[in-house]
Amino acid sequence: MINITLPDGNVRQYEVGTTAMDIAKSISEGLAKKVLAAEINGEVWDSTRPLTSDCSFKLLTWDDDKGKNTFWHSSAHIMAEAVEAMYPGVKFWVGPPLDQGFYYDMDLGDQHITEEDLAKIEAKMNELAKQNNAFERTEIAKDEAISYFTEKNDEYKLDLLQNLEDGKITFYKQGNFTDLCRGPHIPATGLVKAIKLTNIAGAYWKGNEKNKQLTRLYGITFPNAKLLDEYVVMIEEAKKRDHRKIGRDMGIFCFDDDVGQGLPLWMPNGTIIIEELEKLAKETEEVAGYKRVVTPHIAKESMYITSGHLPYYQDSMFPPMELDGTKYYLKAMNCPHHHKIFDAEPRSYKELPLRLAEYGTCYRYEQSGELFGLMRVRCLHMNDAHIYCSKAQFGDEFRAVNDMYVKYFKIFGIDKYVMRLSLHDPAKLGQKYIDEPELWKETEAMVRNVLIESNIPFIEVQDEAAFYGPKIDVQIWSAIGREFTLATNQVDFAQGKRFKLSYNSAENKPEIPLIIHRAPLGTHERFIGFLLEHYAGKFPLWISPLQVKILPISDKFMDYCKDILAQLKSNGIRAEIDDRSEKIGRKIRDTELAHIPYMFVVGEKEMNDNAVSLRIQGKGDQGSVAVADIIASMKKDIADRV
RNA sequence: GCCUUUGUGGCUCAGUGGUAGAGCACUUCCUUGGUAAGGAAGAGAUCGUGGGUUCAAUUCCCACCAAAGGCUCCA
Repeated sequence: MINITLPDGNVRQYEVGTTAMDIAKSISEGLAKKVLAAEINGEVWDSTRPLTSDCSFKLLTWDDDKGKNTFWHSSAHIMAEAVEAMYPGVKFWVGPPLDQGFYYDMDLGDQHITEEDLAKIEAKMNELAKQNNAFERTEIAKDEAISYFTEKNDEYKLDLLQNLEDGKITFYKQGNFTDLCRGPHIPATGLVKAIKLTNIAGAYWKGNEKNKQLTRLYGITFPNAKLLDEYVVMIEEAKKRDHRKIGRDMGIFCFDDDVGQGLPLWMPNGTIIIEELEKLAKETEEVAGYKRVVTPHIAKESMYITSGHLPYYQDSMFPPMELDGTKYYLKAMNCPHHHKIFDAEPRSYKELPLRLAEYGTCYRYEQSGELFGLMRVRCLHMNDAHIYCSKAQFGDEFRAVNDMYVKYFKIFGIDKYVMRLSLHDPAKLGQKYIDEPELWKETEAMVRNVLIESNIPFIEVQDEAAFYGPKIDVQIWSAIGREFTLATNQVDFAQGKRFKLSYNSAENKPEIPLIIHRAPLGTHERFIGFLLEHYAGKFPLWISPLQVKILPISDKFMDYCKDILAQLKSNGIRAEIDDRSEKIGRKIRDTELAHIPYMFVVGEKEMNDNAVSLRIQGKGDQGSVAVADIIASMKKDIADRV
């Protein structure tokens, strides 16, 4: 007998060789039907695998992430079985589960799968699922596995086998499909009731662009059809939030072939948002002791040799233009220009920390396939600043920058983000990173300490640092689930030295300043792209391109409306009159759909009372309000940015 | 950059080897109506660009341009 510890802490005795499924059945048949896998001593196992020693035990169903992962991983095997049946000779690489669904990478040789074929593969998968074939696990010796795949001429699985230890190799078989797989799997294919293959894509073998490109099929499956329907609705909702769609509908930005890829044109409504953001940044930075500067968009090659951008960053810069034998580059960053301002006059320790701020325009030659709406562009406006400080001042300065992030995020109600401490990879010193191993260690520790002392939750990631130092990135996700860095706070221990920057210390000795690069509002492009999705186009009053639409009941009240409009404008409120000869219901509908925060409905009653009937976006009719009162209340909300 | 897909009026989308259609938006007229779509008429597209095949191409082929999804999540 073996002792099995249940999740509630109870210990029960079972025969050696009992399976998780047996235990589930002993509890209830209904439960057993839902079991996808089991967690044995913290490890996910097939529910049909015999238990041979004392262990802790938990059943996994669709409600557990680990259960879902098992379900999707097994679904990848069903997809592979379908593809193998339809495309003989196909070779498979790996087929892992994702946060939402799964994929399988495969080499189809000369064969081709198009989107039209996906439905056929889905049909085949449904057929295989209905057969309710069991997933059978076999342990297999490495030699045997190698000869099996050598015979199949499958270089991909042989490659995987190279890194596996003998004695830990397992095959899984369902129906006619056998795969090298660690498992675990769901009991049988019949649990998969709803299948959707979502897309087909190329993916480099092992993620290396020098390798062969494999075909990757993505799909998602569910234990019932209703969940699939809900998933489809959710995807459609996410698409409605996509900043590319809302941005066009609201006249925020556009692209034009003659201007170029990744070069957004900011339309009047988008420009208002930009100006409100800059106003916020300038106010905040003024209070925080920043000084504003303005610098050119181009600079000579020599400056980028000094800065190190040319050796480390050239691929991301537009190629140079040559004038009278001198090369000029469009700036990809503002820092070198700011360093030159630091260096323009002798500096004393009394001037530090010196904080230079600019909403700088930068140009980056991103690969064409990486461009993505406003989130990834080639022309960007950065909420940039550089703080020159002593080592002693570094902690306070870095912390103050973090506080500024938090303040901004509160204004915008941003709560779904992850702070990421991005570290260098020692193996890439001298290539991707400046070759100063000691300084890397020292500054990484400094940044980590600031985060810990400030009690900010964060994750650490290797090989994501800037070439000149570690950084903290704020990671966010777009409506369709892509991850981006929204804001960044970077340490730079390298450029001070490279630019020979120095200040006179209290001991009257030259010292090299530490530099903090920071962009709490990121770039206009990415930040506004993010805000469009975050608010689904329904901007708060203060930043909304149009704040009030005045809706006359009929054009008899037009003069009164014009009077209100003039009052709003003289109070700095952005307003328009809907002067179309439409019914009020129509005007309201169109204004609601255009996401205008405030509507003033104006008829005879309002005109007589010197009032408006207030309607707030999404909240409906608010009743009659005196014009002077509503203007005062709006002005307060706009000033408070609520 | 690479793989797959797409490219028809401002937007969403039909359609065809014989030079195009709908809805919304737009313009004009009628309507002056009290909290999410009033009615009528009208204008608007050399079907992404360039080449090829053909008597004839928006439709078939090729190239280019642009867009979308993916190329990180290691059996």
